[in-house]
Amino acid sequence: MINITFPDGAVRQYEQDVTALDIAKSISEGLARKVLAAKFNGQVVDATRPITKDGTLQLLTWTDADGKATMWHSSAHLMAEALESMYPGVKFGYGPSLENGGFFYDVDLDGRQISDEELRKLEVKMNELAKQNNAYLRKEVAKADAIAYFKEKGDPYKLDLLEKLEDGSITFYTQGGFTDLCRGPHIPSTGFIKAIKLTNIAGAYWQGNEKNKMLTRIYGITFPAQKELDEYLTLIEEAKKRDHRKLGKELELFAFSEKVGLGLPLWLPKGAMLRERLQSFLQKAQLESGYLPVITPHIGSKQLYVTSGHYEKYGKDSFQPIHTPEEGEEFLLKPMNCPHHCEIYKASPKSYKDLPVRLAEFGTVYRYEQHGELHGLTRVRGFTQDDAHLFCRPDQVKEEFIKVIDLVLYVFKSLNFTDYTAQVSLRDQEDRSKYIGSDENWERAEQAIIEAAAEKGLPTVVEYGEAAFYGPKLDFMVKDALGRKWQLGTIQVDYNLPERFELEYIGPDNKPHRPVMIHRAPFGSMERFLAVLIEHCAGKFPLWLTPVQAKILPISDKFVPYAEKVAELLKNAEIRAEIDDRSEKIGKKIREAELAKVPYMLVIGEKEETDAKVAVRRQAKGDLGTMDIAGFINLVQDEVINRKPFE
RNA sequence: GCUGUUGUAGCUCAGGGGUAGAGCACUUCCUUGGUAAGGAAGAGGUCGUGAGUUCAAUUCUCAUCAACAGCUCCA
Repeated sequence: MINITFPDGAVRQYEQDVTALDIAKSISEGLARKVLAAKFNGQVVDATRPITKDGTLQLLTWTDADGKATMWHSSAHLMAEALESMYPGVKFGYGPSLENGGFFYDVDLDGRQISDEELRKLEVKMNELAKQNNAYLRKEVAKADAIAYFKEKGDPYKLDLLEKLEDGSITFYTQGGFTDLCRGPHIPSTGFIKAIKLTNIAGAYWQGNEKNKMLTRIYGITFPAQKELDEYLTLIEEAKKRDHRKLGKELELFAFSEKVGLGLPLWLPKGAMLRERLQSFLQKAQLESGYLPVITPHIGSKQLYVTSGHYEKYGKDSFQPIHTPEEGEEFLLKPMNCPHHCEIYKASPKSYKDLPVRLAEFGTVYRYEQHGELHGLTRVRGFTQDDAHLFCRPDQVKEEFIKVIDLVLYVFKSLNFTDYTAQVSLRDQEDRSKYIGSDENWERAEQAIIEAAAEKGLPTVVEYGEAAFYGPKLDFMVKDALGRKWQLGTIQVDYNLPERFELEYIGPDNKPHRPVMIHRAPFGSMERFLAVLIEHCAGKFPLWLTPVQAKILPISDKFVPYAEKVAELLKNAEIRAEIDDRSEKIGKKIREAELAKVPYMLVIGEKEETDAKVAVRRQAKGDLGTMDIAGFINLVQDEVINRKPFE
């Protein structure tokens, strides 16, 4: 008998070689029908794998991320089976599940193109095979036998993969007539897959190396019920509607011009208004938190970046140096603000009593991003960071971290981002040689970050080996209204730049000491953040940010003078309003204001003029009835002061 | 940068070897209308750019640029 501990702490006894599926059955048949895999002692395994020793067991279903991943991985095998039956001789590369949902398989179709129609046929075939409810069977194979199998089959990619595997650790999985080299785990049988959608086809190099052959990558996603597939498809549609590139054009926020150059966004008046409001919001919060605004030029001597080390590392990926006409001195468009800020720190001697020094700048930087990487506002070549650098003593790192976390959370709360996690990136525990800075300082900083995150009650994920060579960091991963994850704010400790720039402060011992530098940006980049914000709120910005808060709509030309009077009163109350004074019918004016997502529409006609009132209409909600102008101003101001979200 | 798809009016898109079309937007006129599109007329395009094939190219071919999807990259 063996002892199995469940997540709730309960311990039960089972026969040796019991499977997770057996255990599920012993609890309830309903549960057994949902178990996709199991986590035994922290490792995800087949639910059908015999358990030989004591341990903790968690049954994984569709509600668990690992359960989903297992099913998608198994779906990739199902697609491979369908592919093999439809295109005999197809060779298989790599077919994993994807973190953001779904799976793909890289296949070599010998130059054959797959049409959309064929993709639909492939789906039909997959459904057929899924209904056969074939079990996924695991088999341990000797390396020589595995090589023989794929030689016989003629699959060079699998042989390639096999080369790197050690004898004794090789397993095959077979379902129906398809056998694949695979570590697993898999779901018990294909019948768990009830709804299938193959989403798109793309090229991908074998092993991600562009010197290798380009394979056909087929993407798909599966679900345990048709309803969930439908919901997924609705979500995709909604994401398309919210695409910031589309909304940016429709709402006249920003534009691109080939003449200006790739990846260089042009902010139109409405977009600029939005961005400036966002910027002044953060500026105000930063002033209150003791930041000192600074301003630095857009270019810097090449020597500055040689000193910082960035020239060596990224020089080739930057815009090439520009030169002074006479002396031929080299300058770079600044790819980051920190070297400039280091020089500001050095402009005057510092005492330990001066620290921390918090230098903040909305600094525009230019980076040469690869052509194929440019994407709307999320990946551009010129962008503005809401940058700040905190220079502090090693013992102040934790306190500063807490303050930054407070600021970031205040920003998120104000913009209605309620779902976030902190990703803490620490050193590789195996190899510490690749990091700069003393062991003691790293230890201290890593501890400080972990403690700060814990004290603030942040949901935290710790990633070892993800730290930059110059220091540990904390990144904020935010989920938007559609549940998509974005990396927004970042806080990074840096031991490298203080060293390179020989930054110092005089300690109580009257000796020079090296300060610690913290880089931080709650938005990251204004461009990217606005892109995320646009998609998060579907272009319906909260009233305090939105470029046009109210549109005044006179019923006919006769009421334009009264409309102007109303506009004047709103302007005095710092409400951003525009008049639609065209000779159009009220229905049309309302329609256009609705489509422009203007939060408030003020309909003005004879009744309103006589009573000195306005008829208020709320976007997407409809008529709110008439109120006097002071009443409307109160309504708006209340919404603005409390930073209410749009709805 | 690599692979694939696309490029026609300000926007969304149709068309197709014989030098172009719709809807919306725009301009003018009529209309002054009470909560999501009033009517009429008009203007607007070297069909991304360059070359080739052809009697003839916006249409076919090649190159190039850009956008999109994916890969690789991201201080």
